[in-house]
Amino acid sequence: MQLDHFDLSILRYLQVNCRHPADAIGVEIGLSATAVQRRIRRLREVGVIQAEVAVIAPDAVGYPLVLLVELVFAKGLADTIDQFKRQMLALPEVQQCYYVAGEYDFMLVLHAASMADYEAFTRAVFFKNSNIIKFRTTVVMDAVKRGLTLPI
Amino acid sequence: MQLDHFDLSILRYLQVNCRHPADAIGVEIGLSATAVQRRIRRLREVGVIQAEVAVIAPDAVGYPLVLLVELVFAKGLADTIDQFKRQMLALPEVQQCYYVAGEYDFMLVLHAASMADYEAFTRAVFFKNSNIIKFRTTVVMDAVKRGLTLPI
DNA sequence: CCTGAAAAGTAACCGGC
DNA sequence: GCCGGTTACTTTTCAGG
Repeated sequence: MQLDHFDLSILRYLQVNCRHPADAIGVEIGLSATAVQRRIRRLREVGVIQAEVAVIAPDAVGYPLVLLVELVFAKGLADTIDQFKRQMLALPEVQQCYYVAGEYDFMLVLHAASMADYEAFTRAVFFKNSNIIKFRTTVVMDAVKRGLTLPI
Repeated sequence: MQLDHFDLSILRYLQVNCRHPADAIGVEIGLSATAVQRRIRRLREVGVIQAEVAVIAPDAVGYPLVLLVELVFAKGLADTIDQFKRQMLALPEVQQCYYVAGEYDFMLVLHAASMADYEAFTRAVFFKNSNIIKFRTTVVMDAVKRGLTLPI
């Protein structure tokens, strides 16, 4: 799907605040409210807008710890990789999961209530998986920026 | 602020879909639509809900490349760290920025239109900063999971 | 693009714990 | 007095012309 500069302008508003009213966007970019709404609906249908979500403060709900994990897998096992991806998608502790090229194979961003909880997680997920050769955990001191905003 | 189980239930819905109607949430958790909305408003005011945003498909808007960057800073310069944090907040290419404890000092998740663009970015931001001793870039092959959903 | 209709969200008031 | 419920009102969104 081809996006024109109107679509991009609309997305620029919505990626910061998806409750920004369509008519307000309209006056700012020079389009009627209906036109803006039609475009938003199409962007949703086509999947350019993947979701509209509330960003929650992690400490407010008891998940103050942020951890970064680098994982190394045993090579030559395509199935295990796919299986692990599915597992990561299903686990709520895992906020983000990147399959990468380089020294390690996966990078995870995850939240935990406490170090003890995280340790239990590593036992249940990492140690149990014999295809994981090693993993390295890094503790986040300050989540300076935590968003999904693109430079459009 | 203390959250009861109603608040947590509401957040559970909104962190997946912030357009989920209040009355629909109401019937599912056993509360009137108004009560739900009042709670949502308070959650917004207090900052438990930090933002409500649209998640945009990066490739659809011309940012298919995801890069992870680990940065090492020269030690003993608190000011430079703060200054760098502010810079990261301002740069749209930087989706996420974590100040970490361990071998390196920062971990960044960033999006780029092309490798050439990313190279230009490293010149403008990393090489120009003399406090950065070294940095390591990892290319993401598959952004398996990319969200901000907490395990509440 | 404009209009009216439907739906969602907002605000003010009432009642019970 | 604090919350939840009901009602009336406003804003936003949706559908036909």
